[in-house]
Amino acid sequence: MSTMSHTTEESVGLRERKKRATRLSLQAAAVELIREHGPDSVTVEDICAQAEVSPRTFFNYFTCKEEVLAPWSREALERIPEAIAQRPAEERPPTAAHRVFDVLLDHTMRSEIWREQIMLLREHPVLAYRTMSNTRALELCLAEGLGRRTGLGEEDTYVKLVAATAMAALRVTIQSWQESPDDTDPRTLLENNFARIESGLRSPD
Amino acid sequence: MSTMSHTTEESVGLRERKKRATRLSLQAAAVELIREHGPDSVTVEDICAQAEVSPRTFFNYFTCKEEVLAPWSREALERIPEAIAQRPAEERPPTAAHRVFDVLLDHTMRSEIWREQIMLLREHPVLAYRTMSNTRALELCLAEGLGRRTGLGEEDTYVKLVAATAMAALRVTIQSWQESPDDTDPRTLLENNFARIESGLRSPD
DNA sequence: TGTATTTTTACAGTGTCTGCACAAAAAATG
DNA sequence: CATTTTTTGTGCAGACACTGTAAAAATACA
Repeated sequence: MSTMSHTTEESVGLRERKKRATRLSLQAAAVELIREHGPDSVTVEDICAQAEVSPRTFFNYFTCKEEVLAPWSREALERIPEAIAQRPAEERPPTAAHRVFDVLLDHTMRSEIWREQIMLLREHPVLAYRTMSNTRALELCLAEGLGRRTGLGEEDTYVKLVAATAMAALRVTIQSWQESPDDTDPRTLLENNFARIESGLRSPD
Repeated sequence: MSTMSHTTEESVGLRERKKRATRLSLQAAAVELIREHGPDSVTVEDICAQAEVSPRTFFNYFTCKEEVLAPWSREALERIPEAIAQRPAEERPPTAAHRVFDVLLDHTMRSEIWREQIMLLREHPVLAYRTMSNTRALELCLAEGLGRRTGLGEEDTYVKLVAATAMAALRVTIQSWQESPDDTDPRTLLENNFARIESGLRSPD
């Protein structure tokens, strides 16, 4: 907040900065309150009181209550298609998806609030169902990139299958990562899961 | 309705029959009204008026409005784990899942209302997010069966990965089936997708 | 400083969903 | 058949999620 010399874009105005602050403040308030009191007894009004904005403002930022916990930011999603398309030409589609997930994890993992969001979604599955549009958006970005990459287009069945399977791998990876010791590198787990998929899901011996 | 000599269980009481009728009636009313007027302008009250039950009764059958469109019945789900476990011992886990999905599709496809539910969920993605717990339940049943089958348990990462990947295949299959000519057999599409997965998602040439 | 644009807020209203008490229906019992 | 017990349906009151609208506040810009 106080230091500003290392922001990604120096030319970001006050309005944009305040909007980001408000969004982050609502996310932080939601995480804190839900962690403490559970998802059912926390209302939008409570979250807004903690974040010091009006309840109506909440719905200017999020389409529903649970979206405040959506784990993938809009900025991260927007970079996915191009990142997939730009992977080296010799990589097969699942590998390209794998590498982009590596970067995505490496980037989002740094965010303190991301860990807490992910943890809450795991502890309270009912919250996860409402953030599914965010997960689905990631899958669509993936399909878009793979469609461009292969020249098959994002409507191709093979493309959609790879995207859906990659999401399955990511989901299972994050889940086992949460059940692992604190120093586990999720990229190792992701590596294992993609290796299993690329070997046709043969039984582990 | 009128013939009753070929019901699965002759000993089903009046209470159970009425419950099934009420559930079906609510599902049919919801499908009809939403198809006609769109999901946003149909209220639970409308659905109940059409089905001739009180609004309060609706929520005795479904936990939320959209659950009335959940495509997998409780009965079908309950049979999954045992069906997986009973597949021939030489089948590898993905194949076992594939075969059980074949049976599941063959069975549920006969239901007229199932096609309509699936179509509505595809046309209005916002409805799909609320029925996700039903989809998730299918994945958990799958994992339970695979866990018993392999002796690894349903918490094993390989088991969870196979279950999640199989769900990806099923989802993509149903989607392409809906975009195919009317006489397309979904089991052929499912066959293709599982073949791709078992070959490690190699690019189609 | 004044004006245009964007964001926040208050307010009123609709619809989802829940708990509860009670009525109605079905099943079990003698 | 009359009875008790259990299950299911309903009416009601209320909390909360979410939306449209219009005014107020903050920001951008000249």
